[in-house]
Amino acid sequence: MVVQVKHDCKIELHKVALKATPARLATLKVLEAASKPLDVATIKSKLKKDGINADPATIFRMMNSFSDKGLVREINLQESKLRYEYSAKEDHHHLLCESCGSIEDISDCNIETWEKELREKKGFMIKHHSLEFFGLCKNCQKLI
Amino acid sequence: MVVQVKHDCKIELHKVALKATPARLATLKVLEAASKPLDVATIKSKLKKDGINADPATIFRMMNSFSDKGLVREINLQESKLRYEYSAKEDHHHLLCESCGSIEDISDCNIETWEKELREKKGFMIKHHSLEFFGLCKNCQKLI
DNA sequence: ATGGTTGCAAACACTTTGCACATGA
DNA sequence: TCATGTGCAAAGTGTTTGCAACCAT
Repeated sequence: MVVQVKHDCKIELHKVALKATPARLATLKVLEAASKPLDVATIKSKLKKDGINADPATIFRMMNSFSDKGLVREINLQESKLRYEYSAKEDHHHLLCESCGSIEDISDCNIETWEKELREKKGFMIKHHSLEFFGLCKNCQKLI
Repeated sequence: MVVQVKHDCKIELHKVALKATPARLATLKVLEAASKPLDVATIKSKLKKDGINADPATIFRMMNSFSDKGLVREINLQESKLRYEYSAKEDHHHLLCESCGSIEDISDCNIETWEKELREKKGFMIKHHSLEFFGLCKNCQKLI
C-alpha cells in the first residue's frame, strides 16, 4: 500500500480550475520541497534541473495565478523581489539573517490576539499581516 | 520666548555630517509634516509645491543617506515601492486598508517580549522587525 | 577652494503585457 | 476543438549609477 505523503498536485490544480501542465506540476513540487520561500530566479533554476526550461514570464504568471487561487503565499522579505511559498505549509513568519541570508521559519504566531484587539478598538477587519524579523543568526554573530 | 516645537533640521543635518541644502531641508520638513510614510513620487510633488524641483534620483539619494544616518525609516508596505517616514516619530506599525489605501499608525508594540524569546531560544540577534496589518478599514467594510 | 550634492541620462532588476504558437481537457 | 498556457520580445516601474556642473562650508 502506498502512503500518500505529498499532495497530489494534479488534483490540487484541478480543484482550482487550472490545467495541469508539466511546468505547473514541477513548480508545485519545487515549492513543496523548498525549505524557505523561493524567488522566481531560483524556481527557474530548480526547474531547469528537472529538465524544464520555463520562461521567467511564465513563472511570474504561474505565481500570480497560484497566489490568486491560494496555492502559494507571496512573501515579501523587504528585498527588491518577491518570494513564494507553498500554502499547504502552515502560516508562519521568518527570521532573516542579514549577514548570511539564511531564512528560518517561526511558527506559533499568537498575533491573533492583537488582531482581535484591532478589530474591537478600531473596527478594522484584518485580512492578513506580515511579520518578519531581521538581524544576525547565531553563527554570523561570531564572525563580526 | 520662542518655543521649539519642530526639530531644527539644519542642526539635525549637521549632526550627521550632511550638508544643509534647500532640497534636504524641505524634504525633512515634508516628512515631518506627513501623517503617513511617503513614497518618492509623493515627496517629489510635495517639494514642487514648496517651489523645489528635485529629481527622483536626488530624492532616492537623500532617502538613502537619511536612512543610513537614522534620520528616516524605510517602510515596506508590500507595495512595489518603498516609503519613508521621519525617524523622530516613535517606532510603530501600520494598518493598511486594501480598499481605500488609508494608512493608520499603531503604536504600543510589545513585540520585544517575542524578540527576547527568539534571542534566548535561537540565539538570533534581532536588529529590527516589520509588522504590518492588511485588511479593510471600518468605512470600507460598509461599501462591500 | 574643494568635497559633498545635484540634474540628467542611462543602466538595472524585477515584473507585466501583447501576441503568435502550442497544448491539456 | 478550443479555451488556456507558454515563449519571446518589448514595455513598465521603482531604484541606482556615472558624470559634469554646482554649491555649502
